[in-house]
Amino acid sequence: MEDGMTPEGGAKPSRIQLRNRKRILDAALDVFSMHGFRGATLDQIAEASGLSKPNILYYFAGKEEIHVTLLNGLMDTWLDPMREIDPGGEPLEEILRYVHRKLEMSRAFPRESRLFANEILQGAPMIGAGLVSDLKPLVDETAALIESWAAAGRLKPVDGRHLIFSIWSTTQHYADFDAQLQALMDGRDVHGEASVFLDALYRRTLAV
Amino acid sequence: MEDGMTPEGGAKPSRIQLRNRKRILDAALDVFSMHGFRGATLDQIAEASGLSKPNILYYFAGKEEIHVTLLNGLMDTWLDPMREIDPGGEPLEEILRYVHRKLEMSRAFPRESRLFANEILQGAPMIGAGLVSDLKPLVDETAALIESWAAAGRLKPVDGRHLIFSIWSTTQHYADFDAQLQALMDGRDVHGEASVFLDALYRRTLAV
DNA sequence: CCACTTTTTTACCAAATGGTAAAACCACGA
DNA sequence: TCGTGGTTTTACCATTTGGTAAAAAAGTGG
Repeated sequence: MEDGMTPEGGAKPSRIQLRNRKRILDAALDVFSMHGFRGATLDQIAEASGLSKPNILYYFAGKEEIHVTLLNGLMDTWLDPMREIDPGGEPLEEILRYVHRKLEMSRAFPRESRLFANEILQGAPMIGAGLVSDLKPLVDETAALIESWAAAGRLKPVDGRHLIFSIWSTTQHYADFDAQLQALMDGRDVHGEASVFLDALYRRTLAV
Repeated sequence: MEDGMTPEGGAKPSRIQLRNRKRILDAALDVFSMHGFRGATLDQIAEASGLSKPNILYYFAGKEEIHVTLLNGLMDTWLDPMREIDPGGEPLEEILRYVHRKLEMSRAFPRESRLFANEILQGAPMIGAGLVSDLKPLVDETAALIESWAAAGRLKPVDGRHLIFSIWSTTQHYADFDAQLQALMDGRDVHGEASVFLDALYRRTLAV
């Protein structure tokens, strides 16, 4: 009931709404991932999306809502590779598969990686709660799994949480610090080399 | 010659100038490292430094000059640990010492780490040139040293550049993504654990 | 074709922000 | 103590930015 003016409310979004919200979110991902939340402007998002600024504010209540919508929509995708670690699988295989999937995501979705990096760098003002509610249980569980593998002698002893952090940092580094890599690696196949390097790094660290 | 009004020019800065420039740079480090360049405002820097905004602009030509001054002043300090790798030392020792010094820097100077992280994330618009001129030669040289060690059989075979990247990312992660760690590690001694973990990670990866 | 709803545009604001001009203030050597 | 040059404040701008009101322009079902 109520809600007859804005697309905010609950029911069935029209085709136009679906299309335009998608356009806006994609443009916003471009802009936010390049300039950070405070550095991004609605005018840039408007320009990039091909819609006018007031028209954008017809679909989203404000700049912050666009950002939060992006963050929430991506959180799940971002955590998927970790969820797919199979407790019944071969430990080393499972972890290496996770590493390679994370590296591949940083290659295929650098904007998403930078969006998160920016948000965390600023102290996670908008998804701080989500980190605790969504991320923490998954990390706790995965770390426990890894350490149970180690305890069973199927991996070298290792701190599960710090292993996870190191995988995040080494893989996302290739997306987040791309500007640095571009300056240092003239024309090399950065991701190809990274794949080989990280495979060896974690194999040597974990293989019994 | 010339220069009789502003503290810009060349000669001997007065005690007041020295003190106030230091105040401004310290306040700016706080603000820039928290909000990024575009998210930081001169008013915030003014408030944090205890000086008025026009007073700040008496010492620095503009917001960007403050940022660039910070970045340039820190670049050297930031690279020092890598410079101190001793080609005549024991390879594994040298690299582990480098790892621990980087980790210690991320613990002692998180603001500096975030300042750089922000700048690189935005595409290094202000120090892009410095990366190529200062950083690249050092990285090239160090990577070559590491690989010569490996070729001599004193380390396991490894890609020098990617090893360096992994050291940067794993150590700086603890400063740059502190908000995430706070959400995930309730009350743990994060840096102490990290030191143990990283020692094992690189020891297993490199020890022959 | 008409009435009614959704979408888009036009024309604006108020606040924030980087920056400036010029007067007032202060330190300190002659 | 007086002048002089470095320092700080006061009073402003012009632009940018997030956001709004309301009219115009599509759609859309009957």
